[in-house]
Amino acid sequence: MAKNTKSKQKNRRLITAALPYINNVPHLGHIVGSHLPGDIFARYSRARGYETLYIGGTDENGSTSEIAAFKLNVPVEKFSDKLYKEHKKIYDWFEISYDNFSRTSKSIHHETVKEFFEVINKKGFIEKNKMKVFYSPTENMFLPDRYVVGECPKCGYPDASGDQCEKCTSVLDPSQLKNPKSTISGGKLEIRETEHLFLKLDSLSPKLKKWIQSNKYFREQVRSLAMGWINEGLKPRCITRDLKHGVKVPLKEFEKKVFYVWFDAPIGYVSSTKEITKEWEKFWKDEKSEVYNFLGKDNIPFHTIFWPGMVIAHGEFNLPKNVIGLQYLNYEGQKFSKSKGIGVFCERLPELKLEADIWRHYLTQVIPETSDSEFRWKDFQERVNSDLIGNYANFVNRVLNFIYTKLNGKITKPSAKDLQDIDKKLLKKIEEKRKSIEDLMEKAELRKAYSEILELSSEGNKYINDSEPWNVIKEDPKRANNIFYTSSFLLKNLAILFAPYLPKTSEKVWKQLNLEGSPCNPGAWEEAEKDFGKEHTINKPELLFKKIEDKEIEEYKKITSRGTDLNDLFK
RNA sequence: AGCGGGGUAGAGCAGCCUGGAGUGCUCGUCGGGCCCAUAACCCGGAGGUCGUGUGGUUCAAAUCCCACCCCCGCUACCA
Repeated sequence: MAKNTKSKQKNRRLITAALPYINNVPHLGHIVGSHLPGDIFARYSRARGYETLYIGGTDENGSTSEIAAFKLNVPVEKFSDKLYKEHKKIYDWFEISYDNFSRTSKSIHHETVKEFFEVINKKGFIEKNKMKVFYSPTENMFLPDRYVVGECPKCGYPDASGDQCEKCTSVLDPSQLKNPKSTISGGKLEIRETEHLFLKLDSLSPKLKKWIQSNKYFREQVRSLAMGWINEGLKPRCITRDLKHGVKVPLKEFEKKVFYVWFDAPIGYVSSTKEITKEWEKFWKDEKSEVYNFLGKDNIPFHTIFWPGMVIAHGEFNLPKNVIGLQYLNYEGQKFSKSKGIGVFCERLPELKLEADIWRHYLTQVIPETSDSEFRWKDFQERVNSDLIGNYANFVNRVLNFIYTKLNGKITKPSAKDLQDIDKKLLKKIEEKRKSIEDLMEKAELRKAYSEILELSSEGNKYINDSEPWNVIKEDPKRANNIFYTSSFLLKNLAILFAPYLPKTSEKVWKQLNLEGSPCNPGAWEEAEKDFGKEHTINKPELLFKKIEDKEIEEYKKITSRGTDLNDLFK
């Protein structure tokens, strides 16, 4: 008990999921690679009594959305509005519990970025420098290197990209390309020299290094990737772009430029916090607040080097306590690809009539925590039918059903002397498991924690098998009651432990158990230690899930492999 | 080519960081139990020289180090 109060007053948590670009509709890889793990951790944190905010939003600035809109021939604003809605709809469907899901196109964000910039500029961490950039007269805009191809100066290959020729593999500088052209329009490009602003990452390097090395929460991959950057030597990083769309740079000679999207996007975490609470500074600047970032592996350098560098330069914000870099999810041995129809595209999921919790259950088990993982339909079906239904849902049902039909829906608290060894052993197991699950959760080891919970559920099935209440009840109804009082206690614990992963299911179990409140409420974790009192009546049990049949899988596969064509969205 | 990940029972994985008898999970398979539960649940068996080196370190290696082989991903709008 003392432990709980301690953790309660200890900290508050600000949890973020990387802001998705909105140049496309998200697929399962996006869900499993940041939003879902962030959500589980956020839900857990709330349940443990931490004052928690889970923050997200769409990243709408930069060339990506500008070019996507250009290709569709719609105004950027219209494009962004539509895609924001598509994103939001999907995250809501998955029960992602964002406290705020904002947009970097909002004015509050633009203001926040400018303020942030002004502070680090005043502190001397910004410098000016000239840069050569491709300009496309056809599109009337400057183009990032990745939209540029040209003739390789070494082998003459006509479609060499700016950094490397894929034919002869020689490493190139974009300015070496002959006849550079735009990959969007095919139009010819010019090189123009313009002045840009740079963040002096080099001077921040010692502090970054110290922070990375001293952070004991980072997973090995995150640390080694970050240290790789440090060891290579950090260079000043350009933070401005010649684009129309984005946050305008608040300096006289730079009025026509915007901030590079990677400068403004992480500040989106701050502006999104600001948008929902006046007390936002408490979450960002108070030493009792912890920041956790969930993101895909491509984002690791930005969250371990670039953004922390900005934070150090600014001087007032907390550095992340943990940066949880997730690897990628593949699909049946292949890469997700919308154009090839390979993958599961989220906007189709509501059509399948499978609850979000079914997906959350499976996706949790394939969160790419340590290495790339695999979505397989057969695996999906198997994990749902055996773990979720055969193990957990079956335990729920056999307990509640027995109480409802054989004990008149009532359980009575056994006196301590009536507890047998087998009961005590189970109670002890619950206690132990809860502790080890807490430890894993604190380290954001979500997969491991989940399999511990499933194991505890399996213990429940074992307990019932071993104590044979269906026989016992004939001779000793009181003993049968005791068995089910204990089983129900486990059930209640399971509902709480599962709640961050399977929120709707836990609520259903809670209701069937006829308990007050919700296992998803802040602080719900503490309920786990309370029993049902002297006497308790449960509600009529109902089945939680239906097993997935082979032929359903075939159908689902077909439906979900069709991603939305952006052209159709704007017809 | 560079960078990253991986090679553990018929399949898919965990274990490796922090060395301690091949331990575990899901499925399949064989046998048994049970009949409260969604043909669910429980118990037991068979099945592995932990990619290769008759390499190194160690009392002890799946785990640490070295060399080699093989797979996959990224480097190209898409976490």
